[in-house]
Amino acid sequence: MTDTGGIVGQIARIREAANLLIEKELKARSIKGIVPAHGAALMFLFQQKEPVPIKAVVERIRRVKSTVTVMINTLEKHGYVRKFPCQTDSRVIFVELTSKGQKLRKDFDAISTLLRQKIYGKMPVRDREILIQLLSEIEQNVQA
Amino acid sequence: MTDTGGIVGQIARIREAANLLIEKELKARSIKGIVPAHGAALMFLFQQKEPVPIKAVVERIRRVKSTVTVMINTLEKHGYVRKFPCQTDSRVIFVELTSKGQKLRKDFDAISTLLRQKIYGKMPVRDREILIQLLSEIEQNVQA
DNA sequence: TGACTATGGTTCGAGTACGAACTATATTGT
DNA sequence: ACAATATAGTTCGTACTCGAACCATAGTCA
Repeated sequence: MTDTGGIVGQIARIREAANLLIEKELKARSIKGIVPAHGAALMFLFQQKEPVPIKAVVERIRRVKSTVTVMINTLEKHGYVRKFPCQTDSRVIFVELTSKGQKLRKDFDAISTLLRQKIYGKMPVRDREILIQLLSEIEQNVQA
Repeated sequence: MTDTGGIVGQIARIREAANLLIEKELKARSIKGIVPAHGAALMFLFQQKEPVPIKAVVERIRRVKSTVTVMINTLEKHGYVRKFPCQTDSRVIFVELTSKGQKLRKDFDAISTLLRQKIYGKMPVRDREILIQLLSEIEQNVQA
C-alpha cells in the first residue's frame, strides 16, 4: 500500500472497509470467534459432503499450510470444526464442520449478499460488468 | 473475503498480488526489515521536514496507536527511524527518519512506479480513468 | 529389505493488527 | 491549587500470516 493516492491504496481501502463491514455483521449476529480471514476456509468446507484433509484446505484458500494449521485449530477451539486422523494414511488429518459450523452457512450467505448490495449500491448493471472486466484485467496483469 | 467468485475476492486477490510484488522488489533490492505495511508510514515520514509525534503517524496511516507503536519500534530496531521525547510536552514522542530511512525513498518511488506500470499494463488511459471512477464509487458505497 | 526422498502437519519466531487496560503527563474547571 | 478529565504512548492478550525447521509416515528404487 505504497501509493495512498493511487489505485493500490484505493483497492486496499475498499478491502478493509469490506472486512470491517463483515466484522460488524458477525458481531450483530453474535457470531463469536469468526473473522473475515475464515471466510474462504468456511466457504470451502460448506461445499464438502465428506471430511477433507487439511491439505485440501491449504490448496483452496491460498494460504500457507502453517497458517491453515493454526486457523483450523482456532476454528476447532471455538467448536466450528472437528479434526480426526485418517485411518489409511496416518500423516493426514481430516477436517469437517460441526453442526455449529454448519449453522454459519446461512449467515455467511446473508452477509455476502448484504456486502455485495452495499458495495454496488445503485451502480447500474452495465457499470458493474465493466468494473469486473477492468478488475480482471489488472488482476491478470499484476499476477503475471 | 467471503465470496471467492465475487468482486470482494477479486479485490482481495489484487491487493495480495500487489503486496507480493512489493515484497519481491524489496528483496531484489536487498532491503531488509521492510514490508508493504510500512509503506504508508514511510510515505508520510518522507513528506516531513521535521520530526513528528507518533500521534501524527497514527492519524495518517489509519492504524490503531498500539499498532503504530510496535511498527515504529520495529522500524527503529532496523535503523530506519529514530525516536526521542518532546521537551515541552513529555507525553509525546517524536519520530524521524534516519539517513538509512531517507535512502529508502528512491526505492519506494521506483517500486510504486513499477507497480503501477505492471498493474495497468497496456490498459488505455480512458479505461484507467473509468476504473478509478468506478472504484471511487464502490469505495464511497462500502464506507457509507 | 533398507536408504533416500516426498508428503502432510505442526511448531517456532517475527511481524501486522486490534481492543482493552495501564502509565504518565497535561489541561480544565471549580 | 486540586480534583477530574483528556491526551500520548506502551503493554498485554489473541489472532492472522509467513517462512524455516522439524516430525512422522509413505512411497520409491536399488
